[in-house]
Amino acid sequence: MATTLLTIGEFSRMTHLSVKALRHYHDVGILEPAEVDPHSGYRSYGADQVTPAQVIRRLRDLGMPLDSIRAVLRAPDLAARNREITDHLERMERQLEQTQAAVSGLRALLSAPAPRARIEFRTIPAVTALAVAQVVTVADFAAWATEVLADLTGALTATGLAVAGPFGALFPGDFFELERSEVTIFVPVTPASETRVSETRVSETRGGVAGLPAGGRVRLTAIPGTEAAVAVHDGPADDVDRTYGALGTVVADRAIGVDGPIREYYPDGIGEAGPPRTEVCWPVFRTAGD
Amino acid sequence: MATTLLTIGEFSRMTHLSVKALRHYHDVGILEPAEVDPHSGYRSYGADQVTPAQVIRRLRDLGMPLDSIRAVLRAPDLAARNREITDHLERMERQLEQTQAAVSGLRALLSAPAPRARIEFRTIPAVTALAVAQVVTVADFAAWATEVLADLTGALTATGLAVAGPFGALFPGDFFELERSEVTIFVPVTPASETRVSETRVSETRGGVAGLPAGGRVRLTAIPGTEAAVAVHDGPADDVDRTYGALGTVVADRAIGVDGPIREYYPDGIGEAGPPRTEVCWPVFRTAGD
DNA sequence: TTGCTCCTCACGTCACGTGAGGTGGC
DNA sequence: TTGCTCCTCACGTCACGTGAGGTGGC
Repeated sequence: MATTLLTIGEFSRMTHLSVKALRHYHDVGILEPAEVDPHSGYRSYGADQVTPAQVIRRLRDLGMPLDSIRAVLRAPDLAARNREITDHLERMERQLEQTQAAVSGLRALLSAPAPRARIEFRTIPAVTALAVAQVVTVADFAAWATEVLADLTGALTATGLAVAGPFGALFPGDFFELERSEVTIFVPVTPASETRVSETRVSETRGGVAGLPAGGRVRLTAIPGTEAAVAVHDGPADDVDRTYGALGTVVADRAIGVDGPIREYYPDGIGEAGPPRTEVCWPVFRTAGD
Repeated sequence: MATTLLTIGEFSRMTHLSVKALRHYHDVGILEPAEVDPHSGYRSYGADQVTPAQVIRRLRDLGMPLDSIRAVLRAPDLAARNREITDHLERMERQLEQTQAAVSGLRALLSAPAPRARIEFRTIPAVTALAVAQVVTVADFAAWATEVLADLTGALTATGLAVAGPFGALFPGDFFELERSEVTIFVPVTPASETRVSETRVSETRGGVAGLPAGGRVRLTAIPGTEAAVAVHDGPADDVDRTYGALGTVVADRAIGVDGPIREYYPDGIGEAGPPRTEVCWPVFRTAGD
C-alpha cells in the first residue's frame, strides 16, 4: 500500500520545518525522503513521515544536537531511546543551574565591591595521598569530581588508611588557559607502617598498595609541598573566580609568583549540603616582608 | 599610579577565561588589554580589568551574545545597562517556556497516537476586516501577534465598528517554508452603513476610515473567501503542528489542495487564560465526495 | 642555551540561513 | 509559455577551539 507522497513544500507546511532544514536533515541522514527523483532530484515525503518530523522538531526545540537526535531515532528499543532523551534533559538541567548561578553571581558582582580577600601565606608540607589524576575540561570538571570523590572514599575504606587532611585538588596553570589539562584530586593519608615508604618509593610503587584495585584509577601518590598565598572562598563554586582574581592581584602586587599548580582545599568536606568553603592556594616564593 | 600589569596567562588564571577567549575579546573590542607591546604583540592586562572580565564571564554564562555584552559594558548609565540585561533575561525566559512546551509536547507525541483530526469542509465567505499585515518570522510571531491584538482591539474601540466574527490570521505557504513571510491578523467587522463599501472600494480606500489613525498599521481590508478543510486544534500553540500534519495528510489523501494562504481562527478569543482553541483552515477545491 | 610563554594566521565546529544561478512540472 | 517550485553549490553566522609555525623573554 503506497502511502501518499508529498512535495517538500507541502511537507514543510505540515510539519512547520523549513525547506532548508528538511534538506539539511536529508543531507545528514536524519530524515530521508521516501523517494528522490533520480532525474530532477525532487524529494518526496510520505505522510507517515510527519510524526517522525514532529519528533525531530521537538527535540530540536529542546536544543538537542542532530547527532543525538539520530541516536534517538535509531535507538534499538524504548530503553535506549529514553536514555538518550533523559541524558539530554539532564544536560539541560545542569545548564539551567549554571544560568541561575550566573544570574545571582552577576547580581552580587554588580552590587557588591570586589571582595578584599583576606590572604595568608602558608607553607604546605608534602604529603602522601590517595589520588586520581586525569585530563579533564573545565566543563566536565564538576561531574568528574563527583565520581572521583566516590572512588577516593571507596579507596579509603578498602585500604583502611587514615585520613590526614582535607580533600584537595591540583590545577596546572593551563587548565584555566586552555580549559583542559591533567587535574589531580587527592586526600592525604597516614600510611600504615608496613606500607610507609619514602616519597620516592611511593612514586615508584604507584598502585602497589594492599586494598587498591589494580585496574582502578586511584593511586597512592606523593603530593609535593609548596609555599602559597591562600584565600578562602565562601560561596558558590561558580563564583570562585572572584577569589582567584583577588588572590592573583595580591600575589602580583606583593609577592613573587612561582611555577606549580594552583591548588584548592575543601576543609568542610564535600557534600550536597550547600556550597563548601574552598581554600585557594597560589604558589609563591616568600620574601621577608610577608 | 600605574596599576599592576599581568600577562595574558596570569590574567587567564585569575579570571578563568581561556587565553583564546581573551584574545577573541580583544579582537572584537570587548576587553582591550591595558597595553600591547608594539614589537612583540604581547598583551598586558591591568589588575583593574579583573572585575570587568568577571562580568563578561557571567554574561557569557547567561548565553548573552558578545554584541549585547559590548552594549552592556558601554552603556552610558545604569538604566541602559539594566535594560540590556533584563531584555536578555526575558529572551531566556521565553526560551525556557519553549523548552518546557517541547518537553510536554514530546511526551504527548511519544505516548499518544497521532490525533485523527476531525475534519470538516467549510465555505468561508469573504469579509471586511480590520487587519494588520506585516512581514514577520516564525520566531517573532508570538510577540508580534500580542502587539497586533492590542492594536486591533484599540481600533475596534476607536472606529466603533461591530465585530462580525472571531479573530483570524492568514499565513502564506512560504511563512512555514522560509520561516518568514507577510502574515495578516484580522478581525471581521460589520462596516457602519456610511462606511460600507464594495470589496474593491475597501481595497482602494485603505486607511480612509473614521477613527483609524492615519499613521497606524491597522487597515480596513477585504479578506477573501475560500473553501477549506478545517480541523480544530485544542492545546498549546507549540503543538499546533500536529494538527497541521493530520489536516495536511487528509487533504493530500482525499481532496485537492489549492493555492492561497493557510488561515487560523481563534473562536474563543485570545486571552491569557490557557491555550485557546485554534481552527486551522487548509484551502481546498471541493469535490462531490466531500 | 633551553624551555616556556606568547604571537599570528588559517581552518573547523554546529545547524542551518542566504543568496546565486539554474531546471522541472503543470 | 509563464510562473512557481524545486534543485545544487558556495558562503555566512557565532564564539571561540584546534593546530601549525614561529618568536620573545628569562
